[in-house]
Amino acid sequence: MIRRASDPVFAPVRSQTAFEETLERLGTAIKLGLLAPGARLPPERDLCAQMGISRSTLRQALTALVQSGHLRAVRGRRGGTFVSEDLPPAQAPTAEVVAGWRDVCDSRLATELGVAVLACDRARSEALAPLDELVAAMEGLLGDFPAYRHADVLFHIGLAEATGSAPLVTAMTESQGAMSDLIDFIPHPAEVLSWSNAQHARLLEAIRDGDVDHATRTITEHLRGTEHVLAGLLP
Amino acid sequence: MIRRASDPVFAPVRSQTAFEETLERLGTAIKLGLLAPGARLPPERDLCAQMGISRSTLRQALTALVQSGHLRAVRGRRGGTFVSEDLPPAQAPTAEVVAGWRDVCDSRLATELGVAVLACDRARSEALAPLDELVAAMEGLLGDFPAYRHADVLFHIGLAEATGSAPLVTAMTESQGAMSDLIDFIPHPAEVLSWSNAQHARLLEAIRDGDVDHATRTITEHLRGTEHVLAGLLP
DNA sequence: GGCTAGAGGTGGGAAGGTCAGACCTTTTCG
DNA sequence: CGAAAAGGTCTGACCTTCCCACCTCTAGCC
Repeated sequence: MIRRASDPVFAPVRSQTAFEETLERLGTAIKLGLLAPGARLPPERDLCAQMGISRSTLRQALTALVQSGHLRAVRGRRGGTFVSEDLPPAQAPTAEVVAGWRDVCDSRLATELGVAVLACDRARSEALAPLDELVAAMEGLLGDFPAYRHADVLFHIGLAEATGSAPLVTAMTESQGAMSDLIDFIPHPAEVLSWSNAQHARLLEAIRDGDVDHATRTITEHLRGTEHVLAGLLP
Repeated sequence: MIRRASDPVFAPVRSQTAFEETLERLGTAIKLGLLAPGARLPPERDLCAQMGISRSTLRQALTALVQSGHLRAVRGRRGGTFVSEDLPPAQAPTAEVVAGWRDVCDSRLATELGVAVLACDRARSEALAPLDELVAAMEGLLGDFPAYRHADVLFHIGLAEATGSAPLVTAMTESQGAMSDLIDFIPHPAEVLSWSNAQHARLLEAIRDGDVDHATRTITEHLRGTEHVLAGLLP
């Protein structure tokens, strides 16, 4: 037992640098649509203070994103750094991302379960109202996967925000980013999306009723669906 | 919505250095008893390769732990680095740890829920047998909180291992480390521990039956107990 | 037209973290 | 005694991060 328990203790240490973490955070925020196309980022001098890094480090990340076409930098007064209006096409998932898809799903399951349970006794109905609207809007997007997926991301992150737990919001954002790398490349027929969205509605209902069992069952099924699709299409 | 969603995107970036992460990992492993007193660590040259860092970086961490009294270094053939037989007393939690206790509990809830649900359909009974023994052993430790707590940590991490998900084992280890900073300093009467251990047994039973609802309810109650104690004692 | 404010753009140097490797010291075993 | 195995020490190179001073561009105002 002790022997096996020290395995993870001695596992490889790989700390992201500040540059890598910044690039990752901004990049996924753009890809997930958390930063809408055309949106203007805060001035570099403000942003680096906000993120607690030096301006040069921030600029390394911004420059990389400008070169990859995700951002557009405009000089002069009324200038700024803007999210590109037409984003570059998503890249196919790397081999290592594909290899770790089960781990990604497991971590996501934990986050979603935690959010669902906490939402049951913390979420205020004011916070849930916008999520109802999202679900309704998604009904009209069943034929447009990118738009549906964008709303889907906002739904899951919005739910995490409704719990009031900052670490869970962060975890959810990371999960959604990791999932997008996988699922943006697999087919999603309208019927599947429709069924998936019905689960969103059921989940909200369960949360409103404070019905923890129903909420956990619903979210588990919801994720199981994605998992089965991935299991079928990835080796 | 977009406005609020970018809050976490621009949150402070704080990348741990390799040294800090190594120190943290080894330190908590020792404090949690994952590395038993008297245990010998692998030789530095092997360990640094295993952890993917240079020997100098590893030695920074080891030196710090030797100076704090957690490790003991012995030179010469048949030498090595050993976990101290009598560890230094635990430090009282810092103000920032106390301030973030609710976040710690929320993250832990997510991890424990994920583990419980995954264990229900993945855990093999061979993997659960040692956990039964732990629960039985803990019945005899109700009057000795440090010993009970050690077994408790092994139980929760062991359950995570039974899911076969490496990220959940890591998350669970981190959670337990963070929790120990909080709960090692509050009173735990034998009755509370007894009730807590009964929940361990019920949880194992639910997992064996593949009863997800029962498992999630049990683990939620189990954590709720700790949370209420903390809520009562911390500001 | 020219000036100014506010935005991004550039370069250099200081400080510190990380690494690879060679080498030293201590201890034990054959 | 000498080889082996462990921790202990040192050095030089490289990368990251940070801070600072200064430059360039553009909209809007006089």
